[in-house]
Amino acid sequence: MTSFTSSLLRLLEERGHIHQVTDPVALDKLACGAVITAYVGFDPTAPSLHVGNLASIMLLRRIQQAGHRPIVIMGGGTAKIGDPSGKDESRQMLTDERLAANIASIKGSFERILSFDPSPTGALLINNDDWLSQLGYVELLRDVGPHFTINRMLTFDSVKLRLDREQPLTFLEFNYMILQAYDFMKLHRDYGCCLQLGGSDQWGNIVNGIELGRRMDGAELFGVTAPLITRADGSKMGKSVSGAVWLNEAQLPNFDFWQYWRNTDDRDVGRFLRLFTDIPLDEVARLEALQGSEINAAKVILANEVTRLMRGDEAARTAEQTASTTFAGGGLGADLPVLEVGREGISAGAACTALGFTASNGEAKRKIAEGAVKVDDVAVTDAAQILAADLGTERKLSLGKKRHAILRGV
RNA sequence: GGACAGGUGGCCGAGUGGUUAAAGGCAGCAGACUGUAAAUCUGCCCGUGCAAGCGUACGCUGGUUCGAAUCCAGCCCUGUCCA
Repeated sequence: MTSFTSSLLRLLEERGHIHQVTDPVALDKLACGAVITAYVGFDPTAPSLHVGNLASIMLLRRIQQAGHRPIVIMGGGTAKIGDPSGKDESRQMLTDERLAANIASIKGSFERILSFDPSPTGALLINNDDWLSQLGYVELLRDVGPHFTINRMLTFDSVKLRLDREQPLTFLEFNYMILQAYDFMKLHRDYGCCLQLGGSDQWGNIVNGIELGRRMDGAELFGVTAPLITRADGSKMGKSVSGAVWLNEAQLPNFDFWQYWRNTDDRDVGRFLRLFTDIPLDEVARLEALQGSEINAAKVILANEVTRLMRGDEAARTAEQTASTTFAGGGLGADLPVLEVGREGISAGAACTALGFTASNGEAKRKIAEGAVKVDDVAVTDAAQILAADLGTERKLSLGKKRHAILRGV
Protein backbone atom coordinates (compact mmCIF):
# COMPACT_ATOMS: atom_id res chain seq x y z
CA MET A 1 0.00 0.00 0.00
CA THR A 2 2.81 2.40 -0.71
CA SER A 3 3.70 4.90 -3.40
CA PHE A 4 0.63 5.37 -5.51
CA THR A 5 1.13 7.33 -8.65
CA SER A 6 -2.28 8.93 -8.96
CA SER A 7 -2.78 12.21 -7.17
CA LEU A 8 -6.06 10.92 -5.79
CA LEU A 9 -4.72 7.92 -3.95
CA ARG A 10 -1.58 9.74 -2.91
CA LEU A 11 -3.63 12.51 -1.39
CA LEU A 12 -5.93 10.11 0.39
CA GLU A 13 -3.09 8.06 1.73
CA GLU A 14 -0.93 10.97 2.87
CA ARG A 15 -3.75 12.44 4.86
CA GLY A 16 -4.72 9.19 6.51
CA HIS A 17 -7.99 8.53 4.75
CA ILE A 18 -7.37 5.01 3.56
CA HIS A 19 -8.18 1.83 5.38
CA GLN A 20 -8.86 -0.65 2.60
CA VAL A 21 -8.90 -0.50 -1.21
CA THR A 22 -10.46 -3.19 -3.36
CA ASP A 23 -7.97 -3.18 -6.23
CA PRO A 24 -5.32 -0.56 -5.51
CA VAL A 25 -3.23 -1.10 -8.60
CA ALA A 26 -6.06 -0.89 -11.10
CA LEU A 27 -7.69 2.04 -9.34
CA ASP A 28 -4.40 3.90 -9.18
CA LYS A 29 -3.96 3.46 -12.88
CA LEU A 30 -7.49 4.54 -13.67
CA ALA A 31 -7.26 7.64 -11.50
CA CYS A 32 -4.07 8.68 -13.28
CA GLY A 33 -5.52 8.81 -16.71
CA ALA A 34 -8.97 10.24 -16.39
CA VAL A 35 -11.41 12.23 -14.35
CA ILE A 36 -13.30 9.66 -12.38
CA THR A 37 -16.60 9.96 -10.60
CA ALA A 38 -16.81 8.75 -7.03
CA TYR A 39 -19.49 8.77 -4.41
CA VAL A 40 -20.13 8.52 -0.72
CA GLY A 41 -23.52 7.82 0.78
CA PHE A 42 -25.09 9.52 3.78
CA ASP A 43 -28.22 8.68 5.68
CA PRO A 44 -30.46 11.68 6.29
CA THR A 45 -31.73 10.40 9.61
CA ALA A 46 -31.24 13.72 11.40
CA PRO A 47 -31.43 17.37 10.34
CA SER A 48 -27.66 17.60 10.50
CA LEU A 49 -24.65 15.40 10.03
CA HIS A 50 -22.18 15.25 12.91
CA VAL A 51 -18.43 15.00 13.30
CA GLY A 52 -18.68 11.23 13.02
CA ASN A 53 -19.56 11.82 9.37
CA LEU A 54 -16.80 14.33 8.84
CA ALA A 55 -14.21 11.80 7.71
CA SER A 56 -16.54 10.70 4.91
CA ILE A 57 -17.33 14.26 3.97
CA MET A 58 -13.65 15.04 3.71
CA LEU A 59 -13.24 12.09 1.37
CA LEU A 60 -15.45 13.88 -1.10
CA ARG A 61 -13.47 17.06 -0.70
CA ARG A 62 -10.23 15.19 -1.40
CA ILE A 63 -11.76 13.70 -4.52
CA GLN A 64 -12.49 17.13 -5.84
CA GLN A 65 -9.11 18.44 -4.74
CA ALA A 66 -7.47 15.66 -6.73
CA GLY A 67 -9.34 16.71 -9.84
CA HIS A 68 -12.19 14.24 -9.85
CA ARG A 69 -15.91 14.47 -9.51
CA PRO A 70 -17.64 13.75 -6.20
CA ILE A 71 -21.23 12.65 -5.82
CA VAL A 72 -23.07 12.94 -2.56
CA ILE A 73 -25.74 10.31 -2.26
CA MET A 74 -28.43 11.15 0.17
CA GLY A 75 -29.96 7.90 1.27
CA GLY A 76 -33.52 9.08 1.21
CA GLY A 77 -34.59 5.68 0.01
CA THR A 78 -32.29 3.52 2.08
CA ALA A 79 -32.97 5.57 5.19
CA LYS A 80 -36.48 4.26 5.03
CA ILE A 81 -35.01 0.85 5.68
CA GLY A 82 -32.14 1.37 8.07
CA ASP A 83 -28.62 0.07 7.78
CA PRO A 84 -28.03 -2.80 10.18
CA SER A 85 -24.27 -2.21 10.03
CA GLY A 86 -22.63 -1.78 13.36
CA LYS A 87 -25.89 -1.35 15.15
CA ASP A 88 -27.54 -3.91 17.29
CA GLU A 89 -30.94 -2.41 17.08
CA SER A 90 -33.09 -1.43 14.22
CA ARG A 91 -33.75 2.14 13.49
CA GLN A 92 -36.89 4.07 13.68
CA MET A 93 -38.53 4.68 10.36
CA LEU A 94 -38.84 8.20 9.11
CA THR A 95 -41.61 9.83 7.17
CA ASP A 96 -41.07 11.28 3.71
CA GLU A 97 -41.56 14.81 4.97
CA ARG A 98 -39.01 14.31 7.73
CA LEU A 99 -36.48 12.91 5.27
CA ALA A 100 -36.98 15.71 2.80
CA ALA A 101 -36.52 18.28 5.53
CA ASN A 102 -33.38 16.54 6.77
CA ILE A 103 -31.87 16.40 3.31
CA ALA A 104 -32.51 20.07 2.75
CA SER A 105 -30.92 20.88 6.06
CA ILE A 106 -27.89 18.65 5.54
CA LYS A 107 -27.20 20.03 2.09
CA GLY A 108 -25.68 23.19 3.52
CA SER A 109 -22.76 21.29 4.98
CA PHE A 110 -21.80 19.96 1.58
CA GLU A 111 -22.09 23.32 -0.07
CA ARG A 112 -19.33 24.56 2.19
CA ILE A 113 -17.05 21.63 1.52
CA LEU A 114 -17.60 21.00 -2.16
CA SER A 115 -17.96 23.07 -5.26
CA PHE A 116 -21.19 22.33 -7.08
CA ASP A 117 -20.07 24.07 -10.24
CA PRO A 118 -21.10 22.78 -13.69
CA SER A 119 -17.59 21.70 -14.65
CA PRO A 120 -16.65 18.03 -15.13
CA THR A 121 -15.41 17.96 -11.54
CA GLY A 122 -18.42 19.76 -10.13
CA ALA A 123 -20.11 17.94 -7.29
CA LEU A 124 -23.57 16.44 -7.51
CA LEU A 125 -26.04 15.74 -4.77
CA ILE A 126 -28.47 12.97 -5.53
CA ASN A 127 -31.22 11.32 -3.55
CA ASN A 128 -31.36 7.58 -4.03
CA ASP A 129 -35.07 7.70 -3.32
CA ASP A 130 -35.36 9.02 -6.89
CA TRP A 131 -34.88 5.52 -8.20
CA LEU A 132 -35.40 3.25 -5.23
CA SER A 133 -38.99 4.32 -4.72
CA GLN A 134 -39.65 3.60 -8.39
CA LEU A 135 -38.53 0.02 -8.19
CA GLY A 136 -41.09 -2.69 -8.62
CA TYR A 137 -40.77 -5.58 -6.24
CA VAL A 138 -41.03 -8.36 -8.76
CA GLU A 139 -38.81 -6.52 -11.20
CA LEU A 140 -36.14 -6.00 -8.57
CA LEU A 141 -36.30 -9.59 -7.47
CA ARG A 142 -35.87 -10.79 -11.01
CA ASP A 143 -33.10 -8.39 -12.03
CA VAL A 144 -31.05 -8.22 -8.89
CA GLY A 145 -32.16 -11.17 -6.81
CA PRO A 146 -30.29 -13.84 -8.79
CA HIS A 147 -26.99 -12.08 -8.10
CA PHE A 148 -27.17 -12.43 -4.37
CA THR A 149 -27.06 -15.63 -2.42
CA ILE A 150 -28.43 -15.78 1.06
CA ASN A 151 -25.43 -17.88 1.99
CA ARG A 152 -23.12 -15.01 1.26
CA MET A 153 -25.33 -12.36 2.71
CA LEU A 154 -25.33 -14.24 5.97
CA THR A 155 -21.57 -13.98 6.15
CA PHE A 156 -21.51 -10.19 6.22
CA ASP A 157 -20.60 -8.65 9.53
CA SER A 158 -23.66 -6.49 9.66
CA VAL A 159 -25.85 -9.57 9.52
CA LYS A 160 -23.64 -11.86 11.53
CA LEU A 161 -23.46 -9.44 14.42
CA ARG A 162 -27.19 -9.47 14.87
CA LEU A 163 -27.49 -13.20 14.49
CA ASP A 164 -24.62 -13.92 16.85
CA ARG A 165 -26.11 -11.70 19.47
CA GLU A 166 -29.47 -13.35 18.90
CA GLN A 167 -31.02 -10.05 18.12
CA PRO A 168 -33.73 -9.46 15.58
CA LEU A 169 -32.82 -8.60 12.03
CA THR A 170 -35.90 -7.97 9.99
CA PHE A 171 -36.31 -8.82 6.36
CA LEU A 172 -36.61 -5.12 5.75
CA GLU A 173 -33.15 -4.43 7.10
CA PHE A 174 -31.75 -7.52 5.47
CA ASN A 175 -32.58 -5.87 2.16
CA TYR A 176 -30.57 -2.77 2.92
CA MET A 177 -27.42 -4.15 1.40
CA ILE A 178 -29.23 -5.06 -1.78
CA LEU A 179 -30.55 -1.57 -2.27
CA GLN A 180 -27.19 -0.10 -1.51
CA ALA A 181 -25.56 -2.34 -4.04
CA TYR A 182 -28.23 -1.27 -6.48
CA ASP A 183 -27.27 2.36 -5.90
CA PHE A 184 -23.71 1.76 -6.97
CA MET A 185 -24.79 -0.03 -10.12
CA LYS A 186 -27.31 2.67 -10.90
CA LEU A 187 -24.78 5.45 -10.42
CA HIS A 188 -22.39 3.68 -12.70
CA ARG A 189 -25.04 3.39 -15.38
CA ASP A 190 -26.30 6.94 -15.14
CA TYR A 191 -23.18 8.88 -14.18
CA GLY A 192 -20.27 6.63 -15.02
CA CYS A 193 -19.45 6.47 -11.34
CA CYS A 194 -16.85 3.80 -10.69
CA LEU A 195 -15.73 4.37 -7.13
CA GLN A 196 -17.51 4.25 -3.84
CA LEU A 197 -15.94 5.41 -0.63
CA GLY A 198 -17.18 5.07 2.90
CA GLY A 199 -16.39 4.23 6.47
CA SER A 200 -14.80 0.89 7.25
CA ASP A 201 -18.20 -0.40 8.37
CA GLN A 202 -19.37 0.03 4.78
CA TRP A 203 -16.88 -2.44 3.34
CA GLY A 204 -19.46 -5.19 2.95
CA ASN A 205 -21.99 -2.91 1.33
CA ILE A 206 -19.42 -1.49 -1.06
CA VAL A 207 -18.15 -4.90 -2.09
CA ASN A 208 -21.71 -5.95 -2.80
CA GLY A 209 -22.16 -3.01 -5.12
CA ILE A 210 -18.96 -3.82 -6.96
CA GLU A 211 -20.10 -7.41 -7.41
CA LEU A 212 -23.50 -6.41 -8.64
CA GLY A 213 -22.08 -3.97 -11.17
CA ARG A 214 -19.74 -6.61 -12.48
CA ARG A 215 -22.41 -9.27 -12.75
CA MET A 216 -25.09 -7.14 -14.30
CA ASP A 217 -23.08 -4.81 -16.49
CA GLY A 218 -19.59 -6.24 -16.57
CA ALA A 219 -18.44 -2.99 -15.02
CA GLU A 220 -15.15 -2.56 -13.23
CA LEU A 221 -15.95 -0.77 -10.01
CA PHE A 222 -13.78 0.13 -7.04
CA GLY A 223 -14.14 0.72 -3.36
CA VAL A 224 -12.13 2.57 -0.76
CA THR A 225 -12.89 2.61 2.93
CA ALA A 226 -11.66 5.07 5.49
CA PRO A 227 -10.47 4.03 8.93
CA LEU A 228 -12.94 4.31 11.73
CA ILE A 229 -11.89 7.48 13.46
CA THR A 230 -11.68 6.99 17.16
CA ARG A 231 -10.15 9.30 19.64
CA ALA A 232 -7.00 8.40 21.46
CA ASP A 233 -8.96 7.32 24.50
CA GLY A 234 -10.75 4.77 22.33
CA SER A 235 -14.12 6.44 22.18
CA LYS A 236 -15.88 7.29 18.97
CA MET A 237 -15.83 10.85 17.83
CA GLY A 238 -18.73 13.09 18.32
CA LYS A 239 -19.68 13.82 21.89
CA SER A 240 -19.28 17.09 23.67
CA VAL A 241 -20.66 18.52 26.85
CA SER A 242 -23.69 19.62 24.89
CA GLY A 243 -24.30 16.23 23.31
CA ALA A 244 -23.59 15.25 19.74
CA VAL A 245 -21.27 17.49 17.78
CA TRP A 246 -23.48 18.54 14.90
CA LEU A 247 -22.13 20.21 11.81
CA ASN A 248 -25.07 22.58 11.45
CA GLU A 249 -25.12 25.71 13.50
CA ALA A 250 -28.81 25.24 14.22
CA GLN A 251 -27.97 22.08 16.16
CA LEU A 252 -24.76 23.26 17.81
CA PRO A 253 -23.54 26.83 18.34
CA ASN A 254 -20.30 27.87 16.68
CA PHE A 255 -18.52 28.34 19.97
CA ASP A 256 -19.32 24.83 21.18
CA PHE A 257 -18.22 23.45 17.83
CA TRP A 258 -14.93 25.31 18.09
CA GLN A 259 -14.45 24.17 21.66
CA TYR A 260 -14.91 20.55 20.67
CA TRP A 261 -11.84 20.77 18.46
CA ARG A 262 -9.92 22.93 20.89
CA ASN A 263 -10.26 20.14 23.45
CA THR A 264 -8.79 17.48 21.21
CA ASP A 265 -6.56 14.95 22.92
CA ASP A 266 -2.84 15.73 22.44
CA ARG A 267 -2.31 12.43 20.68
CA ASP A 268 -5.01 13.13 18.09
CA VAL A 269 -3.88 16.57 16.98
CA GLY A 270 -1.70 15.53 14.06
CA ARG A 271 -4.09 12.93 12.77
CA PHE A 272 -7.05 15.31 12.92
CA LEU A 273 -5.14 18.10 11.23
CA ARG A 274 -4.40 15.76 8.35
CA LEU A 275 -7.89 14.37 8.11
CA PHE A 276 -10.04 17.38 8.70
CA THR A 277 -8.11 20.37 7.39
CA ASP A 278 -6.23 21.34 4.26
CA ILE A 279 -3.13 22.43 6.14
CA PRO A 280 0.00 21.31 4.23
CA LEU A 281 1.58 18.16 5.57
CA ASP A 282 4.90 19.70 6.51
CA GLU A 283 3.09 22.29 8.57
CA VAL A 284 1.06 19.53 10.23
CA ALA A 285 4.27 17.71 11.06
CA ARG A 286 5.63 20.82 12.72
CA LEU A 287 2.45 21.39 14.71
CA GLU A 288 2.07 17.87 15.99
CA ALA A 289 5.67 17.85 17.15
CA LEU A 290 5.00 20.63 19.64
CA GLN A 291 5.64 19.46 23.17
CA GLY A 292 3.85 19.97 26.43
CA SER A 293 1.50 22.88 26.69
CA GLU A 294 2.80 24.28 23.42
CA ILE A 295 0.59 21.85 21.59
CA ASN A 296 -2.32 23.99 22.65
CA ALA A 297 -1.33 26.33 19.83
CA ALA A 298 -1.85 23.47 17.39
CA LYS A 299 -5.24 22.77 18.88
CA VAL A 300 -6.29 26.35 18.32
CA ILE A 301 -5.24 26.07 14.70
CA LEU A 302 -7.16 22.82 14.36
CA ALA A 303 -10.25 24.41 15.87
CA ASN A 304 -9.93 27.46 13.65
CA GLU A 305 -9.46 25.48 10.48
CA VAL A 306 -12.26 23.02 11.01
CA THR A 307 -14.63 25.73 12.17
CA ARG A 308 -13.70 27.87 9.18
CA LEU A 309 -14.41 24.99 6.87
CA MET A 310 -17.74 24.03 8.36
CA ARG A 311 -19.01 27.31 9.72
CA GLY A 312 -17.13 30.03 7.90
CA ASP A 313 -14.38 32.57 8.63
CA GLU A 314 -16.45 34.80 10.79
CA ALA A 315 -17.58 31.93 13.02
CA ALA A 316 -14.02 30.77 13.55
CA ARG A 317 -12.75 34.23 14.39
CA THR A 318 -15.51 35.00 16.85
CA ALA A 319 -15.19 31.65 18.54
CA GLU A 320 -11.47 32.03 18.97
CA GLN A 321 -11.87 35.50 20.39
CA THR A 322 -14.56 34.31 22.75
CA ALA A 323 -12.32 31.51 23.91
CA SER A 324 -9.35 33.74 24.52
CA THR A 325 -11.34 36.36 26.41
CA THR A 326 -13.19 33.80 28.45
CA PHE A 327 -10.40 31.39 29.27
CA ALA A 328 -7.28 33.50 29.17
CA GLY A 329 -8.70 36.86 30.15
CA GLY A 330 -11.40 35.73 32.54
CA GLY A 331 -13.80 38.02 30.73
CA LEU A 332 -16.87 37.58 28.64
CA GLY A 333 -16.74 36.57 24.99
CA ALA A 334 -19.28 37.60 22.42
CA ASP A 335 -20.15 34.03 21.51
CA LEU A 336 -21.21 32.91 24.96
CA PRO A 337 -24.87 32.07 25.47
CA VAL A 338 -26.87 34.88 27.02
CA LEU A 339 -29.53 34.63 29.69
CA GLU A 340 -31.59 37.75 30.10
CA VAL A 341 -32.31 38.56 33.69
CA GLY A 342 -35.15 40.79 34.71
CA ARG A 343 -35.23 43.22 37.59
CA GLU A 344 -36.46 40.51 39.96
CA GLY A 345 -33.42 38.29 39.21
CA ILE A 346 -33.33 34.54 38.98
CA SER A 347 -32.19 31.85 41.38
CA ALA A 348 -28.78 30.35 40.67
CA GLY A 349 -30.25 26.90 40.21
CA ALA A 350 -32.94 28.03 37.82
CA ALA A 351 -30.39 29.98 35.79
CA CYS A 352 -28.28 26.86 35.23
CA THR A 353 -31.29 24.93 34.07
CA ALA A 354 -32.56 27.74 31.88
CA LEU A 355 -29.21 27.79 30.10
CA GLY A 356 -29.25 24.05 29.59
CA PHE A 357 -26.15 23.61 31.77
CA THR A 358 -28.17 21.26 33.95
CA ALA A 359 -31.09 19.07 33.01
CA SER A 360 -33.16 19.71 36.11
CA ASN A 361 -33.26 21.93 39.14
CA GLY A 362 -32.19 18.98 41.22
CA GLU A 363 -29.06 18.55 39.16
CA ALA A 364 -28.38 22.27 39.40
CA LYS A 365 -28.54 22.03 43.17
CA ARG A 366 -26.15 19.13 43.22
CA LYS A 367 -23.70 20.95 41.02
CA ILE A 368 -23.90 23.99 43.25
CA ALA A 369 -23.29 21.82 46.29
CA GLU A 370 -20.22 20.46 44.52
CA GLY A 371 -18.93 23.97 44.10
CA ALA A 372 -19.12 23.81 40.33
CA VAL A 373 -21.18 26.93 39.77
CA LYS A 374 -19.60 30.35 39.83
CA VAL A 375 -20.79 33.87 39.23
CA ASP A 376 -18.05 36.24 38.18
CA ASP A 377 -15.62 33.54 39.28
CA VAL A 378 -16.98 33.39 42.83
CA ALA A 379 -18.51 30.07 43.84
CA VAL A 380 -22.22 30.02 44.48
CA THR A 381 -23.08 28.25 47.71
CA ASP A 382 -26.85 28.34 47.70
CA ALA A 383 -29.03 27.23 44.81
CA ALA A 384 -31.75 29.61 45.93
CA GLN A 385 -29.44 32.59 45.82
CA ILE A 386 -30.97 35.22 43.61
CA LEU A 387 -28.77 36.43 40.81
CA ALA A 388 -29.50 39.85 39.44
CA ALA A 389 -27.80 42.09 36.96
CA ASP A 390 -28.37 45.81 36.77
CA LEU A 391 -29.92 47.15 33.65
CA GLY A 392 -27.43 46.95 30.81
CA THR A 393 -24.72 45.16 32.79
CA GLU A 394 -23.38 41.69 32.31
CA ARG A 395 -22.23 39.07 34.74
CA LYS A 396 -20.61 35.73 34.08
CA LEU A 397 -22.22 32.48 35.13
CA SER A 398 -20.04 29.39 34.90
CA LEU A 399 -20.58 25.70 35.43
CA GLY A 400 -17.30 23.93 35.68
CA LYS A 401 -14.36 25.22 33.73
CA LYS A 402 -15.80 24.85 30.29
CA ARG A 403 -19.30 26.19 30.33
CA HIS A 404 -19.83 29.90 30.64
CA ALA A 405 -22.75 32.19 29.97
CA ILE A 406 -23.63 35.84 30.17
CA LEU A 407 -26.30 37.09 32.54
CA ARG A 408 -27.58 40.28 31.03
CA GLY A 409 -29.73 42.71 32.95
CA VAL A 410 -32.80 43.83 31.05
C1' G B 1 -48.93 -23.73 15.37
C1' G B 2 -45.77 -26.27 19.59
C1' A B 3 -41.69 -26.44 23.39
C1' C B 4 -38.26 -23.60 25.97
C1' A B 5 -35.78 -18.94 27.33
C1' G B 6 -36.35 -13.80 27.78
C1' G B 7 -38.39 -8.20 27.98
C1' U B 8 -35.13 -3.96 34.47
C1' G B 9 -32.82 3.13 34.72
C1' G B 10 -28.77 6.26 28.25
C1' C B 11 -26.36 1.14 27.46
C1' C B 12 -24.81 -3.67 29.65
C1' G B 13 -26.47 -6.38 33.73
C1' A B 14 -27.86 -8.18 39.14
C1' G B 15 -32.22 -8.65 41.67
C1' U B 16 -37.59 -13.70 42.35
C1' G B 17 -42.79 -10.65 48.16
C1' G B 18 -41.08 -5.82 52.36
C1' U B 19 -34.54 -3.26 54.69
C1' U B 20 -35.26 -1.84 46.33
C1' A B 21 -35.26 4.62 43.40
C1' A B 22 -33.58 -0.85 42.40
C1' A B 23 -26.23 -4.12 43.29
C1' G B 24 -22.17 -3.82 39.82
C1' G B 25 -20.02 -2.08 35.24
C1' C B 26 -19.84 1.37 31.02
C1' A B 27 -21.02 6.14 29.32
C1' G B 28 -21.85 11.15 31.34
C1' C B 29 -21.17 15.51 34.79
C1' A B 30 -18.39 17.95 38.70
C1' G B 31 -14.17 18.59 42.29
C1' A B 32 -8.72 17.97 43.08
C1' C B 33 -4.22 17.84 40.02
C1' U B 34 -3.07 20.22 35.10
C1' G B 35 -2.00 22.87 29.73
C1' U B 36 -9.52 24.47 28.22
C1' A B 37 -5.04 17.71 27.13
C1' A B 38 -4.27 12.71 29.06
C1' A B 39 -3.83 9.63 33.30
C1' U B 40 -5.18 9.30 38.45
C1' C B 41 -8.10 10.01 42.94
C1' U B 42 -12.95 11.73 45.00
C1' G B 43 -18.10 12.94 44.62
C1' C B 44 -22.62 12.96 41.78
C1' C B 45 -25.77 10.60 38.31
C1' C B 46 -35.40 9.91 37.72
C1' G B 47 -38.42 14.37 39.05
C1' U B 48 -39.98 17.70 42.97
C1' G B 49 -38.87 19.76 47.77
C1' C B 50 -34.51 23.24 52.61
C1' A B 51 -35.98 18.73 54.58
C1' A B 52 -38.96 14.50 56.48
C1' G B 53 -41.59 13.33 52.29
C1' C B 54 -44.20 12.95 47.86
C1' G B 55 -44.66 11.61 42.65
C1' U B 56 -43.19 8.57 38.87
C1' A B 57 -40.17 3.92 37.15
C1' C B 58 -38.59 -2.59 36.20
C1' G B 59 -43.02 -4.75 28.21
C1' C B 60 -48.87 -3.84 28.58
C1' U B 61 -53.57 -4.75 31.26
C1' G B 62 -55.91 -6.68 35.27
C1' G B 63 -55.64 -9.60 39.89
C1' U B 64 -53.67 -11.72 44.80
C1' U B 65 -51.48 -9.25 49.18
C1' C B 66 -51.16 -4.72 54.66
C1' G B 67 -47.18 -4.52 50.85
C1' A B 68 -45.12 -6.70 44.07
C1' A B 69 -39.74 -5.40 39.54
C1' U B 70 -40.53 -9.95 42.32
C1' C B 71 -46.68 -14.23 42.88
C1' C B 72 -51.24 -15.24 39.40
C1' A B 73 -54.05 -14.47 34.61
C1' G B 74 -54.47 -12.53 29.81
C1' C B 75 -52.12 -9.84 26.03
C1' C B 76 -47.89 -7.67 23.15
C1' C B 77 -42.80 -8.20 21.67
C1' U B 78 -37.88 -10.92 21.02
C1' G B 79 -34.70 -15.21 20.62
C1' U B 80 -33.58 -20.64 20.22
C1' C B 81 -35.33 -25.30 18.70
C1' C B 82 -39.35 -28.24 16.46
C1' A B 83 -43.40 -28.67 12.68
